[in-house]
Amino acid sequence: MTDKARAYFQIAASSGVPIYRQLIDQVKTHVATGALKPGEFLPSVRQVAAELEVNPMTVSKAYSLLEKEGVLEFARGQGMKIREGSASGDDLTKREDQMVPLLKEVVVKASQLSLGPEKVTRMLGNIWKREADHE
Amino acid sequence: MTDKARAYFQIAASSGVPIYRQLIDQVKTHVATGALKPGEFLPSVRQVAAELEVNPMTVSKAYSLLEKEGVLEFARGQGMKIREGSASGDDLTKREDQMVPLLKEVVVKASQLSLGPEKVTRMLGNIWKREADHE
Amino acid sequence: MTDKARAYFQIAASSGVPIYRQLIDQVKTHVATGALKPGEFLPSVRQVAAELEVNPMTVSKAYSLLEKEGVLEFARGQGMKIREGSASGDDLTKREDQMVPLLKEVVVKASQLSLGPEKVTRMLGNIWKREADHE
Amino acid sequence: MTDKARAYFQIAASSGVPIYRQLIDQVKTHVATGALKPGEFLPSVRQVAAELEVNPMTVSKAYSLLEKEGVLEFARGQGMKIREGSASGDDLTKREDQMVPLLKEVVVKASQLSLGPEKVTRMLGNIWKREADHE
DNA sequence: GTGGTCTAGACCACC
DNA sequence: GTGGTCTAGACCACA
Repeated sequence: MTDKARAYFQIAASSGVPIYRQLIDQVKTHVATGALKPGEFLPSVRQVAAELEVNPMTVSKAYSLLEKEGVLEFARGQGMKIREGSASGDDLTKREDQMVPLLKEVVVKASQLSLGPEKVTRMLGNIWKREADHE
Repeated sequence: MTDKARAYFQIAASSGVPIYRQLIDQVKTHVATGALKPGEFLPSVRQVAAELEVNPMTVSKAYSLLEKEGVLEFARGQGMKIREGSASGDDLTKREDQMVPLLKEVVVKASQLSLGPEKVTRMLGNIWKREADHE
Repeated sequence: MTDKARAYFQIAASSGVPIYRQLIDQVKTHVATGALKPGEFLPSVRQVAAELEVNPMTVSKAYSLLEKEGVLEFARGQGMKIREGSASGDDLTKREDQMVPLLKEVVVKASQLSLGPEKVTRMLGNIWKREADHE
Repeated sequence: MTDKARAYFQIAASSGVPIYRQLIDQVKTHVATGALKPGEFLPSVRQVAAELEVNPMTVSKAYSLLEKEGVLEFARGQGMKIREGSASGDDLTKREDQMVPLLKEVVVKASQLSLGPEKVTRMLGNIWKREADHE
C-alpha cells in the first residue's frame, strides 16, 4: 500500500485553491480520462491523509462531496469506490464540460480588456507552446 | 455628479469574488484600457459606497491596496487619483499581461484532461460566439 | 498559552502611529533579530486581539499586509507563519537596513538646522547614555 | 514680490509629513538659525499659497498654530511677523532642542534592533558623507 | 480551531 | 470635502 494516494493526487499546498477542491477535481479528472474506472476503489481517507500530509477531515470532506455528487459510492467496510453509473471509460463530452467554465471566464475577461478572439487564440497558442517546451 | 461610480464599477454581489477584489480588478482594467488616465480622480470612497450600496470600508480597502500597489496616488484632502507613472494611454501589452495567468490555467487544465490545443481553441471559439449572440 | 502575544508585541496606545503599523514593525523587527524564525507560527489574530485589547480586525489587517509584503505566509486553518524565504537567522544587514531611513531623516534635519556631524554625534551619544541610565 | 515664499519654504508634496507641519517646522528652523529675525514679516497667506500651490487654508492653519505657540505675532492689516520675544539671533540651544526628539527615536529603534551606539554612529557618518557627495 | 470579508457607525487628520 | 483608523459584531471558508 505504498504511495497509492500519491499516484492519484498531487496537491499544490499554497495555490490558493482549497485542498478539498483539488482532490475533488482530480478524482473527476481521473474518472473522465478513464484512469479510474467504475467499481474501482479509492485509497482510504487515512492513507491519502497520511501520504499527502493533509488533515483527514479534508480528505473526508472531498469524498463526501463526491458521494453527494454521485461520482463515488460508499461500500460499507471497504471504502469509497467509483460509482457504477459514473461516466464509463473515456468520456470526451464529460472532459470538455470541465473546460467550459474556465473558457467562459476567459471570454468575459477578454471582453473587459477589449481583446478579440483572434488575439486571445494567438496568445493561448503561444503559451501552450512555451509550456510544452518546458517539459 | 450622478452615477459617476456606477460608470466605473459594477459589482457582482455574490460571485464568490470579494467585493474589494472586484473593485481593484476593475480599476486596473480601466487603467489598462485607458478609460482612466493618469492624474484623473476616482469617485470618492463615500460616493462609490453610496451608489454601489456597499460599506465605505470595503471601498476604502480597495483604494488603499491599489495605492500600496502603486496604481493610485493619495492626494490629501482631495481624494485618490491615478498615479502619474501608471501605464499611460492604452497599453496593449499591459492588457495582454492581465490575460496570461488565466490562459495558463487553461493550458494546465486542458493537459490534465488530455485535451489538445486545437480542440480547446475550437471550444473557445464556440463559447465566444454563443456569448456574442446573447448580447 | 499564556501571554504569548504580549511576549511579541507591545503597543503604545496613543503614539500617533497606527496600531496595525506598530504590529507590522514589530513583526519585522523580530524576524530581523531572529526572535521569530521562518516556519514559526505567530499567535492567532484572536489571541493577540484579546491580550492587547484591540480589535481583531486591526490585528488581521497587520497580518494581511505582512502577507502581501511576503513576510508572513498563510497556512489555511492553522494560522500565520513566518515565510520560509524570509530573512533566516539573525541578519545584521537587514537590521541595519531598517535603521537607514531614520538616519537619513537625522541628516536632513541637521542640515536644515546647520548642525554638523560632530555635534549631532555628540548629542546622540549623550541621549544614548541618558536613556541607558534610566533603565 | 516674486518668489518671496519659495525663498522660505520648500514643501515635499508627498513625503507623508502634512504640509502645514512642514511649514511650521520650516518657520521655526528659520527663526532658530536667524534667517528670520524678530519683527520681520512673513509672506502673506495668499502669496505663500499661490507660489507653493497649496490651499490657503493650509497656510493659514500653519500661521495660526505658530501664533498660538508664540512664534508669530499678528500685526493687523500688515500680516504675520516674527514675535519680538522669539529666540533672538542664532540660538544654538534652540536648534539642538529641535534635534532631540528625532535622536531619541534613533536610540529606541536601535535598541529594538540590538544595534550598539558605535555601529549606529558609524552608519550615520556613512550616510552623512554619501548625502554630502550627492550635492 | 484558523483567517477573510463585510457591515454599521464613530472619530481623526488633512485640505 | 477627502481618506485613515478603529471598534463591535456577524458570517463564511478552510483544516
